Amino acid sequence: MNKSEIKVISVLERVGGFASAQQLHQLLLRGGESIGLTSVYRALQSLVDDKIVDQLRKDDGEAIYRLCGEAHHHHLVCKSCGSTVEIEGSALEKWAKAMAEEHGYREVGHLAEVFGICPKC
Amino acid sequence: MNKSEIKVISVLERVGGFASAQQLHQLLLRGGESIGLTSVYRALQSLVDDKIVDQLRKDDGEAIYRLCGEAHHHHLVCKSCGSTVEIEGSALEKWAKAMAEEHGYREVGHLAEVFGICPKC
DNA sequence: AGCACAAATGAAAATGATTTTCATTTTCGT
DNA sequence: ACGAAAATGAAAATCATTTTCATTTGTGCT
Ligand SMILES: [Zn+2]
Ligand SMILES: [Zn+2]
Ligand SMILES: [Zn+2]
Ligand SMILES: [Zn+2]
Repeated sequence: MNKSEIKVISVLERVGGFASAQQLHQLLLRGGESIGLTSVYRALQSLVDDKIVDQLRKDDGEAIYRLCGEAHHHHLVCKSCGSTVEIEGSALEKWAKAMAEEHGYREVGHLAEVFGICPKC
Repeated sequence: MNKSEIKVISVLERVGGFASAQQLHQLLLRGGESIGLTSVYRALQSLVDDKIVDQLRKDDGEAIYRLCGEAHHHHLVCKSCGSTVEIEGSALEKWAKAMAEEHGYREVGHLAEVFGICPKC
């Protein structure tokens, strides 16, 4: 655990969710830290290898990261105004796990989001 | 539906699964077709917009594509090799509907994807 | 402290997929 | 056939990420 990794973990804690390498780098600089983008990438890769950080891809292919410990949850998003509600996902978790086991997949994760028009809109 | 899109659809039919833009381009050239890489990308983007083709991302961020059946379904995707299985989603459908109703949302849709490491990898 | 060697750092260059530009070609309606 | 609009693709641009490599920092030993 070197200095860069500690800095990256601390900014991930502050963020409390997903962020890209470039966002994290900017946040660190703005927070007064001195760190190169290369080191941010290296630290993130190492933390992912050590399973301290989760990595996944946005639709545009950019990688986003979050601390593994962050509470896992899902959103109900309004297609019109963008307001979001955190929703309970135990049924979904069971489904994802069952589907993965049924096909022999390991190291399982999932993404799920529900869209609609909220009552206000 | 222009010539490029037709060529891309036909090669996707031949492939019968996921392939990257570059792979599809190579396959088309080897098959004797004359088409530029730019047109392959353009055709794929257009087909994705029209929901004729599914696009997703491998772990390394590269986009892979395949023809999409009309029926609504979900995927179990291997994070490592990109192989996918179509999975049964009735439990998920119920969950999404219940969550939306609980919060008074209308015109509900959802996105869900399960990922892991397949038995082969 | 002084020295040697390994690890860490980051600027700059390289990589590679994807997108954009733009000049040329093809298609289509009149 | 003529002109406008769409399609095409080569080359350049973009952009996240990785690699290189020279420099700095940390660590153990004398
Ligand atoms: Zn709304
Ligand atoms: Zn979940
Ligand atoms: Zn696999
Ligand atoms: Zn569904």
